[in-house]
Amino acid sequence: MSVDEATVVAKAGYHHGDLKAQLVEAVRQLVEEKGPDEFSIAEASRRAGVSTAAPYKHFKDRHAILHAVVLDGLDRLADDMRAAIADLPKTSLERIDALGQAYIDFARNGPGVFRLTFGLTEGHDDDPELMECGRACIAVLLGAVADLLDRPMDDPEVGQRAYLLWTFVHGHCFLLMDEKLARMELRVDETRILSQVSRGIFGDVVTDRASS
Amino acid sequence: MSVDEATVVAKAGYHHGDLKAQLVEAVRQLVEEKGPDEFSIAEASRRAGVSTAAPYKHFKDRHAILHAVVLDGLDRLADDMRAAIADLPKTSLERIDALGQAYIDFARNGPGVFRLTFGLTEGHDDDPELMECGRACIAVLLGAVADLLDRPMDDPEVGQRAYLLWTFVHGHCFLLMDEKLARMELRVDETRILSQVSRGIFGDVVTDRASS
DNA sequence: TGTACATCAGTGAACGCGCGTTCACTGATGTAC
DNA sequence: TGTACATCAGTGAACGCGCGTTCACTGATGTAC
Repeated sequence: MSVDEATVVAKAGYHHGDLKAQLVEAVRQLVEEKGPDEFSIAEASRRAGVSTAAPYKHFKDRHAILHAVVLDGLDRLADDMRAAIADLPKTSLERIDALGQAYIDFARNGPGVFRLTFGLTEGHDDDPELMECGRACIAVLLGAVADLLDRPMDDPEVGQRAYLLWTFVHGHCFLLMDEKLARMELRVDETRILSQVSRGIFGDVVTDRASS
Repeated sequence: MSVDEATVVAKAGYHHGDLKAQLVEAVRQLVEEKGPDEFSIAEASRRAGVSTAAPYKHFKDRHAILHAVVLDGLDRLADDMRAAIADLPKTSLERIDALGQAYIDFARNGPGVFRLTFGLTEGHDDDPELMECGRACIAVLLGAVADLLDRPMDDPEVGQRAYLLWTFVHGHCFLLMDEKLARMELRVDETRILSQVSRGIFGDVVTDRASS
């Protein structure tokens, strides 16, 4: 191990290491394991291996730490969505499907954070930082729809159709998490229904290549 | 005031009155005012004008009282949905729109309870009583779709289309409560978009009478 | 109708608990000379 | 390179708080005879 390497580690690991990020991760885990309303700073501290006072060096209070978790989630969501459509042709319906699927997968893989972000009391979302992150996600959606329709992002038609798509995947995510589908004793194929929906919303502007 | 009247009042108001119902109502109000995760039995007791121990004569614990609030909500939702479609012809798209609108209105008028019912941790919904109430709501939806398609309620086609409709209104409700529409700076007409959706889902089986 | 008893809804005081937050502190790291 | 000082991340003990829940109780209502 070279001296430089040690220095880098030391710099990255000042005192504890990157406690701030580690706390966010601990809270994220707790939210997933116990639900969005069952976490506590005390437990997150324990999990990160520090005293219960340590978090207050990095976060103003309880809300600030939840805030950071949501922010982190929205960031990952936007990344996932961007990655999902990056390699697909701008005028294909598959691109819309991939976008929706990324959203659904995000909710499925982290239902706790998804609920924390969208299912909680409205109290905390006046925050400018959160608004900006939310807008970034919406921008990916609007961008993809604008590409498909070949219209500007602020065109009302783009907004309307984007909203329809969002509404569907969003509702599906919540029903999915509640296992409402299973309880309806319904076998619905997610991929199939998603492409059905995208065809319903955008079918008039895109010639479908799939024959079946 | 006649003796009989006094007796009736006395009978209706045994000791406190119908404390059980009053507690449920107090919790409902608190959930609406402060959010689903901010209520406490202590505060509900105060609001109902009884000691903090009184609720335990009627409910096993904290969860039981929340449970009762959700149950009450689902009951009202099913009633609202049934009332909305009662007077409309069984084969009209308007009937589907009315059903969706009832669901949306329910969420708008009681976002706290709506979130409590659908947006919370999955912990409490294995309960048979809740399952039954949920099924009753679903039955109204499936019934209406079955009527429209003139197929049996357990037909997969009925389930699929019902699920599409549910998914849309459900997602719309959550985005509505988060005021996501306002933040997208989108002016979407709810009635119009709902009828657009219902036409999208059922347009192939119903001849639309509206010309515009 | 009147009396004796059973029931049970609501009381009020108390408990233990875990939480969020504060505080003076320690000691490792970074920096100026 | 070495020393003196400033910074600041993390400590650990303590606090006040409101909560959920329990308990022995009271007193109003219902019921049997």
